[in-house]
Amino acid sequence: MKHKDILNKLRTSGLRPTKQRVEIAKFLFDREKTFHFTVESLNKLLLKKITTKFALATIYNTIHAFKKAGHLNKVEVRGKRSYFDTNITNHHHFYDSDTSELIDIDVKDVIIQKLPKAPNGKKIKNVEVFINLKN
Amino acid sequence: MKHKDILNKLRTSGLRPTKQRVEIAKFLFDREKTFHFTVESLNKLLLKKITTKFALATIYNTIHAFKKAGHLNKVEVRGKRSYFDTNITNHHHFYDSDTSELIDIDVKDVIIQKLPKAPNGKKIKNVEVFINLKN
DNA sequence: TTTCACTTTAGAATTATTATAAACTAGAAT
DNA sequence: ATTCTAGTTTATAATAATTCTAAAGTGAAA
Repeated sequence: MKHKDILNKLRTSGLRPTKQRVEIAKFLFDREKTFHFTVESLNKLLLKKITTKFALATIYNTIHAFKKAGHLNKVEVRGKRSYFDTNITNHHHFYDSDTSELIDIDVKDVIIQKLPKAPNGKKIKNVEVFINLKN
Repeated sequence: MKHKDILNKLRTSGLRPTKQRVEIAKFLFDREKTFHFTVESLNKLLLKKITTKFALATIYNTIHAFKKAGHLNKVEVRGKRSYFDTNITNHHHFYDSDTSELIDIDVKDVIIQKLPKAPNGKKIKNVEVFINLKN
């Protein structure tokens, strides 16, 4: 993803392309594979690049703005901190509690044959399958 | 569940039947249906009964002891606080984010036809299906 | 270039949970 | 029954993730 595309991505999302946002967007979206991170891990990774100064709150702000704009998925897992996922298609997860690692599962790899119907007045928004791993 | 049974349940779990534990155990397990709660909601409900004085820490301690003994399931949901579930059989959940309510789904009501295999060296511990609801 | 709404920032505030250390207590030993 | 002790409870402090706040900074429209 080129610099121009990043700027465009931000602008079309109604986000002013500030230095911080551009840096974070490049870091997150300029990659082949899907990327899972927590605010803490992202902060550490960004610190190594030092190109721009980031307050922790800015990372929170930016991540939430990206989330709101639909560029990130929030994945809440057992435990305290939230994970974010650059894969915004509908998908499922393996979770390895030993390493606290999330691994994407393509929707195609999970086929659900039977689901209960939603309680009265409610509809199903989405179905998340969470596969916990052990050794 | 009679008083004696509660005492027994505690003792066989290696938990000394203190006033607090007995009260909490009665409140949690002396009911027909499965019961979902957070530490906060449980605390509020117990406060209404005032029979015994409970420190918040005691509720945490007790709930964790019950969890450890296998009398409660911990269900971690999007958001901050953890839910506990008196249904300790394997099962799935509806989650209604409007009301922050969890609803049990029997394992029989979800049939999964296809699952990916676990990453190398890992095994599947369990599969949780989480159905998010909307109106 | 000026202006201003949107952003960033540092630090304080909040919230859920865990840790601590002193006071308490169930039940075994005397 | 009384004493003893390890397991518990308690109030409070500590921790950790996240959100809030208010002041300073900055894109970009005019």
